Order: sequence, then structure tokens, then C-alpha cells
Amino acid sequence: MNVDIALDRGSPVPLYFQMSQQLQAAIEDGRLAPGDQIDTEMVLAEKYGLSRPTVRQAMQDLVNKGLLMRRRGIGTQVVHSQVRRQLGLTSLYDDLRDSDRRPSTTVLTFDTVAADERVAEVLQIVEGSPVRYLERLRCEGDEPLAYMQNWLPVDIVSPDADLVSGGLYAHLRTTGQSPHTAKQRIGAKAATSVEARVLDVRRGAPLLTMERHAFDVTGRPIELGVHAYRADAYAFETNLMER
Amino acid sequence: MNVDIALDRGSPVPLYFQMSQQLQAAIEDGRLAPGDQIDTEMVLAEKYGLSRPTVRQAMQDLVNKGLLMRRRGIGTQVVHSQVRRQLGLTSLYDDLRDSDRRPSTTVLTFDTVAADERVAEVLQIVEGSPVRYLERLRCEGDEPLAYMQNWLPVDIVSPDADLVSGGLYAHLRTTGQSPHTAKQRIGAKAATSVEARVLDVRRGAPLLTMERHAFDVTGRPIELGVHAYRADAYAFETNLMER
DNA sequence: CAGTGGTCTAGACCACTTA
DNA sequence: AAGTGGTCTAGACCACTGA
Repeated sequence: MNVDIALDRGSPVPLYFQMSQQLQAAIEDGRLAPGDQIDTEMVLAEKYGLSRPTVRQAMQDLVNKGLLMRRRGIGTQVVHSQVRRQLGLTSLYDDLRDSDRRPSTTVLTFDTVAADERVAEVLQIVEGSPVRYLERLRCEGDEPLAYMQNWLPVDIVSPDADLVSGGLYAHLRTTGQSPHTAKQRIGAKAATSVEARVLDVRRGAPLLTMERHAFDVTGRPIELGVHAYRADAYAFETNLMER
Repeated sequence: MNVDIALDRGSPVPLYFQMSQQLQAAIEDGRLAPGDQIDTEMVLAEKYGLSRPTVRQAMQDLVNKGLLMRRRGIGTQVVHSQVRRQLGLTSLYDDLRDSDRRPSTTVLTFDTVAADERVAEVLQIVEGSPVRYLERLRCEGDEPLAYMQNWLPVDIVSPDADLVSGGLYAHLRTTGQSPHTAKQRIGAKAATSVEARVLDVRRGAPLLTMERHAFDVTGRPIELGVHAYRADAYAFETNLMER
């Protein structure tokens, strides 16, 4: 394995994490190619002055991420690229970052409104209490791609937050309120006349829909998102693994 | 924590796995409620005569599955049910089992055909070489729900396989050829006239589409699936976690 | 047979939380 | 101050693979 790993024992970053991060980087930029054999646990442990369980924890993290494949008696290999591609997108962080980073996003509405029954139930607050309501349109060039509605508890985002430059989730991260887990429901529907007008399609055109419930580390609901995507311009990729 | 765990030290099943499975069962059938505190690692280790790392491995597996939440200085808790519901469906096994188990599935076609360019590329075989082609219709009562097309390498499934009683994936498991990872792409489209006729909707009606590429443990492609679902009857739930 | 990863033990020190 | 999970070590035995 022709990759060197630099461990900083003075760093607060765990050793196993330093190792897994650097291996992941090597896999992603091609220094480790699909099918390449990784050094054995014993070799790595000796080479970097670590114990075997520490090396093992680094390897196991990459196996869980789907980047490495290990078999007893065989060794550890980088998985084939067709399997690997976009396997990382099951991470909430990547998913949210991407949904902010896309081409251009216009804020149509950012207001404080009374929670209706559905919003109140999802956010676990009392019906009629105030929530922030955000309505955005994502475009690529002149083409509208997605119509996104979001509702958030009032203490999660301030009314004068800058949601334009960095995006919603980037803003939440700066306030330390970033989502930890999320449930998504993906479906399809025919465009209503409102959606058709905003997304510049004909009424009844197929739309891809996504509803997201996001939660912080304590399990408290912090976001309800209801998004509609043009079917001809958008798809979701997910990856499944046997556990 | 009012749950007892029975460990069989003579079993080939790892101790950490016995423990995590029984805790998962307790969480899923309600014996452990959302928010319930789990015994600490030290308590569990002492109670069952295990070392702390072994207990820890069991806990960590359930954290990775999204069933438990741990915080330093706080302890380990069962996650809130709203977060937890269907979090397990990110497992390939559950997903494939469910797609077999659904109400009634009719095999429309099961044949050996020549691979076209797209099938050949996905399955990494030579264009024109034989592949098994499977066409199924899933119904609930009289209602058609999904139109499913699958292509598989000839050595993965024999031409006289029984795909009716157990389903495709159950059959693959019996032959030891079960999928290990899969990539799914979920989108939407308007029904073609063929799809409209099979699914009993009008032409142009919104359909939810799913394309799956499945791989075995070695990373070899073993299935291409192209499915179309009635949008009014079907949705995908996915769950994301910060890692 | 030698080498691999899979499991398990018995410790240790630390950062963080609550009280 | 006491208790929690997070990290790390230095061993051990085993099942599986390939030559």
C-alpha cells in the first residue's frame, strides 16, 4: 500500500479517525485504486506505533462507509468503483450541504406564521404557535429545478438570518443547531397549478416530491421540509448495505 | 433497564451480536420505550460477565443503526420513536425482503434474452450475451402497484427457478448469491402507454421510478432492476444520519 | 501450513456531564 | 466529586483462506 499516513499524537482528533480520514482521502483522490490491497492490521499497527484495535477501528469505519471490503484469510481491499460511487451520500451532512450548494437559490418568502395542524404535529409544538416559514426556488441558469418549503421552530432560526449567501443548513451549522438525523419520504405527484407556474411546467406534469423531518442530537424536531422537483431534472441516489 | 439478556457462550454467534440483537428486539417490541435509559457499559459488563469492549461493540452497533443515542456524561438512551420509525429500512436485507413480501406478485415474463448495451454495461458483461429477464407486476387486491423489470447474469439464477412462492431475493439467498450492496436512483416520470396499461392509470400519469444496481460481496454486479410505481400508492422512506 | 480478519479480555487515562 | 462514554493499549484464541 503506497500511502503514507501522518499521525499527530498531540491533536485532540482520535488516532483511529486521523487514520480513517487519510485513507478515505487516498481512496477518493485515486491514490488507492479499486481492488488495491490495504496493509494488514498488524503491519499498520507496527508501522504507525498503534495497537491493533485502534487500527481496526479505523478500518471498520471505512467498511461501514462502504469504501473497504474485508474478508478473513484474504485481507482488506478497496471496493470496486461502481459500487463506491456516491456511497458517501447517505451521510446527512453531504446531503444537506449539497442541497445548499446547488446552483442558485432564491428566497421567495421568509416569514413567521402560525403553525397549522400538520406543522405543529411534526415539530411537536402547539397548533397556532409561531414558526418560521421559508419558501425557496432553486434554479440552474433560467431553469427552475425545485420548489422548497420549510418550517422551523422560532428559536432555531432568527427572523433576520442570512439564508441567501450560505443557505439554510449552513446557517444552522453556524448556530450549532445542525440536524443530526432526518427522515425522508420520497414520492411523486402531478403538478398543481401553483407548482406548475413556479416550476415552469404544464399542470399535471410529473414532479418528484420529498418531505423531510430533521432532528437535532436530542431527538427534538427542528425542521419540516416539503420539496417538489421537476422530474426531468432531478433524481435521488441512495445506497444500501447489508449489515 | 428492565430487560434480561440470555447469552449462550457455546453458540457460534458472537456475544456482542447476541446482546445487540436482543436489545434491538426489546426496543422494537416496546419493552424498551423511547427515552429509556440503558444500563451503563460497566453495569452490563458485570451483569453478564463480559468485558467492557464487548458490551461497547453491541452498543455501538445499535447507535449506528440509529436505535440508541449515547452522550458522554449522560448515558445511553433509546432514541425517540419519531426518529426511530423505519430507520431500519436503510438495511438492504429489510428492503429486499419487503419488496418480495408485498401483497401479491405476478410473474409476467421470465426468460433468457440478449443483453442490450445498457444491461451489458451495468452487469459488466459483453453486449449480446445471454441474461435472465424478469418482468413482474405487484398488486394489492385488484390494484396494480408496481411494474418491475429485472436483469440478472445467467449464472446467478437458473431458468427454472421458483420465483413465485418466495420472491426473487429470497431465491437468491437460498443459492448464496444474495446482494451485499446496492445503488438506487429514485425519480419520477410520466407513464408511457405501456406502463399506463399495465398499471391501470391514464397515459401521462405521474409514476415513481426506481433503478437499482445490486452487487455481491466481491463487488460483482448481480442485478439490474428498473421499477415503476403508481405515485398515488407508493413512496420511499429513507433515513439519514450524521456520521 | 502461515497469514488474515473476527472476537474477546483486562486493564488504563481522558473529556464531559450532573450535582 | 462521581459517574458517564470516548479512546487506547497489549495481549489472546479462533475461523477462514490460500498455497
